[in-house]
Amino acid sequence: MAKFDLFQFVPFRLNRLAAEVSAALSDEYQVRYGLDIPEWRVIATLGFRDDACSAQFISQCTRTHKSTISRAVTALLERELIERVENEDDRRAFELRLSAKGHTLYEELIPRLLHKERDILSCLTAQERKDFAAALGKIERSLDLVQTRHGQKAGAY
Amino acid sequence: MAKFDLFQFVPFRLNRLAAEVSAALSDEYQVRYGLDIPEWRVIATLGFRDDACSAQFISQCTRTHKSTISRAVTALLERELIERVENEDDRRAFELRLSAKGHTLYEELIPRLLHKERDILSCLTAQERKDFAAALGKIERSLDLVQTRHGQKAGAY
DNA sequence: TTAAGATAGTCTCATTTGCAACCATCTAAA
DNA sequence: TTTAGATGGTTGCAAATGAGACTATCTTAA
Repeated sequence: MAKFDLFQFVPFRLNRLAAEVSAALSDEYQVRYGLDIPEWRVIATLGFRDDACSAQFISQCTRTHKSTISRAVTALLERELIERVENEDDRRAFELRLSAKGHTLYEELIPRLLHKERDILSCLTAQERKDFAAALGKIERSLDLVQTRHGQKAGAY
Repeated sequence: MAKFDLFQFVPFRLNRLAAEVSAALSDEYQVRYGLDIPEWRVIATLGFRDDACSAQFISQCTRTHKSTISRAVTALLERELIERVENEDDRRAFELRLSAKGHTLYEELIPRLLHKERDILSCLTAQERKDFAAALGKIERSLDLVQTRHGQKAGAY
């Protein structure tokens, strides 16, 4: 049998790297703004999209369990960082969007996070960064992790 | 402000990808062998190293909390997949190694996992895979995630 | 020696998380 | 219509996890 090297094993490396990178970022949103990871994901998704979206949508595109998103939404509503309005078309669902307060937080937080990301990737050349991102994209697509250009993941919502 | 795109944000993508890849692999070690992630990490580390090692060592190089490793070790001892002997030189620590049974499991499991890994990376060309692994390595080193060639992370153990 | 501090490992506790049951609502087909 | 099944969201519960206290042991230096 080919000798197995855990430290060359990509799934393991991805896990370890993701954990480490998350820890580096959490200084920004956790310590400074008191957001946990699910809460940050809700903020990030809402801030990214101009129009409102449902909890279900956030759950799907961040690959976070719906109960986790539900709890994050509750917490953010209490802190008045997001707003929730009934959906006319479907009264099971709610439309979520950032409040003014939430938008301010978002605008403050984003540059900090982008800066951290740049830091982390600064060990790569511009070309390497590009190739790395492209490789991530290929793997994501092959695992069906991404939406199509119509903003919908095939068959998912 | 430059528009922020969560789906282009590398930390987020790493998290999502790592979760998805882990889920794909867990079919192998979880469903088939009843191992959870920490248990698999212990097995993998012990199988990878020819000589015995301590729980502390496993904890450090897999970046898993020592209490989590401790629980995994207990469970694996109960299932007799690993063995634990006192360390002559340091009676706080134990030497851990795979049992014969554990080694059999390891030998069975590894090819399956390598196959899954190949599947996941099969969307990349050979060159892209090489570059991707190299980029991971660079980031890991810049985050101080890797051991030196002497098997020790600088200053860590 | 002895004492102070570091380290290996275990255990308890609080937090986080996923699962699954549940309710309300929607959709589709009879 | 009515009914069966799907879907959005919430909640209770149990499992997993990390933090940190704790014991035992080791190391270093006075």
